[in-house]
Amino acid sequence: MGNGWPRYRPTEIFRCCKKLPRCARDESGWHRVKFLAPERARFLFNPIPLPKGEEVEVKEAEMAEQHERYEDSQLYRIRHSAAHVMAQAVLETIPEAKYTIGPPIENGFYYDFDLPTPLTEEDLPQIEKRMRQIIAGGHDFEKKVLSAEEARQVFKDQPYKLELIDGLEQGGFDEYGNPLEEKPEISIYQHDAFVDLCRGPHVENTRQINPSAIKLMSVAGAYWRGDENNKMLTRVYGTAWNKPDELKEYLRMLEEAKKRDHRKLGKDLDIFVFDDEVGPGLPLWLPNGAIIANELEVLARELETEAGYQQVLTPHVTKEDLFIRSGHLPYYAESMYPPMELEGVKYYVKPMNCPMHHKIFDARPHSYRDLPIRLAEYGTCYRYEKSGELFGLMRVRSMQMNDAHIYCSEEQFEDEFMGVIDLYKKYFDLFEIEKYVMRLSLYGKDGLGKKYVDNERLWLKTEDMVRRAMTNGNVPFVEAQNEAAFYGPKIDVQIWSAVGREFTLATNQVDFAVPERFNLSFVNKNGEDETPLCIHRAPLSTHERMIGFLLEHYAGSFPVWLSPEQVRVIPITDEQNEYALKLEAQLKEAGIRGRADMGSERMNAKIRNAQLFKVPYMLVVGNNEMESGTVSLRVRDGSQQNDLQVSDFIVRVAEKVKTRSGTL
RNA sequence: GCCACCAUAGCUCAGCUGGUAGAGCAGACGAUUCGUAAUCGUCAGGUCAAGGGUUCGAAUCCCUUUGGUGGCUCCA
Repeated sequence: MGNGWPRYRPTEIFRCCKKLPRCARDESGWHRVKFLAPERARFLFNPIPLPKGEEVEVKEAEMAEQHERYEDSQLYRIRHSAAHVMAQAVLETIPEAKYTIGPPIENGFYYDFDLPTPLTEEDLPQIEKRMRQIIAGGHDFEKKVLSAEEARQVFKDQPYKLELIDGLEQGGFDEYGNPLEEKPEISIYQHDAFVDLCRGPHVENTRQINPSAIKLMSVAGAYWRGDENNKMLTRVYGTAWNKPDELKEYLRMLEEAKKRDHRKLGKDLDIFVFDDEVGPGLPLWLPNGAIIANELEVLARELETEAGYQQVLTPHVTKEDLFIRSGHLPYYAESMYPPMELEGVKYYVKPMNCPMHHKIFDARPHSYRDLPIRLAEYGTCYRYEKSGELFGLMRVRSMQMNDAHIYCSEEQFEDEFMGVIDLYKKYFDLFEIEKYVMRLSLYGKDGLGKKYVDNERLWLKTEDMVRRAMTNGNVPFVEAQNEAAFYGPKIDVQIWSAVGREFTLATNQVDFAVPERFNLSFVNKNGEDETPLCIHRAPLSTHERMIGFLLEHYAGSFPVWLSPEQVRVIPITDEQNEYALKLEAQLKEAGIRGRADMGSERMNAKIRNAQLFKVPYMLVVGNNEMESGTVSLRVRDGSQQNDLQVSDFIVRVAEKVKTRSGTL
């Protein structure tokens, strides 16, 4: 403790961390914590930062308690019960429907159906109306514990329920097909004419659901048991709250989130566009976006040079043989663009930079004295993401990575690995990212030889090295089974944008496999050849995802150093045009991005435009300023400062830029 | 990739049950010269995503394709 990492209460992690492994996920979409060893059960999550000096060690039991608390809440029961009521309404509408599962989730609930005919969102108001009638009926929820045989009788026409009963009876599996530790009892809940296989809990009577605090949100497809090899079911999402006001507030928040959506802001602020003729998932960076990307790159180069990295450059296209050797083709082929053939040789566009970096490492012999060698490249990679997975800038097919590979000996591993984690922290401090979770992604036994390099001994060894490094460094993390890279375990950083959107940003991966496949070696102290370890890392992720995140994080109001336009000069009448142009030139001279607004609108309109464009500083100049050689500064936050010397203003901006300050 | 939905001017959207396109903002031009979030006027802008079909007639109905949205799966 006391190592510089912030300490936080772990109150809401379960509610937000969808990305934890499914085996840890319970019915509510929350996550059990029992898979965490107590000494590792420390989260970096935190709606509420603790007062200075106070330190908290979160115990497994404590977190389980947090978890229980929600499950026992009345709201949880309301949502769970609303799901049943909805299922009843849907089954009345479509009697042939087969029903599957319908748990409460964050903000609401859903129910999955296997329907003979598609359901659309136009059907929702009708179902909602029927739900309100059922609620008004004042039906009691009654629980009954049954034997497996009795349950099969009740659900004899419901194949999905029968499958669930089988799982429960064997005591092996829950409704998601995940292993259970104890053999659960089999119970049903009934209200009105609707009976469901369910462990509860529910409200006592349908009247306890406020009919004005529920709303059906959307229809979506979802695979049975979350497995894409299974049938696609129809999922109806709903939201439910204690009171109508809470529902209203929730809907308002969704509206707010839309305004912060990076796709909208990217359009409004001229950051990037997608063009159908260019292709899906292939963003075009407009000049404003390119400025942000360049600033990030300058930042990364600075920190990386300081940390002893060397820059390298590699081609976009490479012969097939290289990717066969690297293992990308055996393990990663479906994420790669198909090959192009030239003079009888196949070439691939690179999905990652590592094979080329390995070749650079191998281009010269190395002594242990050279290590660690840290090769960095801001290289553009291409991955063939499935069409339905593309999402704005967050998930694209062409991406510029903040990539580097560190080659080191086993003894150096811990220092190097933790050096990368320290780099994360620098970035998070700089961007004021407070809410994140480090996730140690481990291999899965079933994937050996398919998804993962087939060497279990090395997996276990490497995973342990990472675990030890994180524990020694006192960095909180959670573990996720079956989510590693094909060549080794990794630490991914889970973050949440201001919109509440969750995704993986930084990554730090250990590679115990590929250096060997490339015959990489260095001469150790004993004069023997030794294979180095390789750490793949991308603290800033990709330009695309990082900028997408930052757009939402800052709601488009970037700190000065990242703002595409830092200053706008606004002459009040065109009498001051010349003065405004002179100011523009002075700003340019000082390396500040700014321009004078020479349009014919009135000053008020110009201010409004600059404000909507989220320019941090406006310099309003009229006759007074022109005569005294000063400016009137209007800051993006609405504050104002008159009679400011131009030189003072320039010093202020330069200082903000130099320190990459988050304040204006 | 899968399920559902959507696609009208640069942007945001209107166009009822089929009769062959409309507004605001942005843009251009002109007028206005104004003290901290929208000055006025004029003009120009669209093979209604693409292709096929039904029809005397399609932005509107049907099919296919492309792109997007909400999810599922996957992921930096």
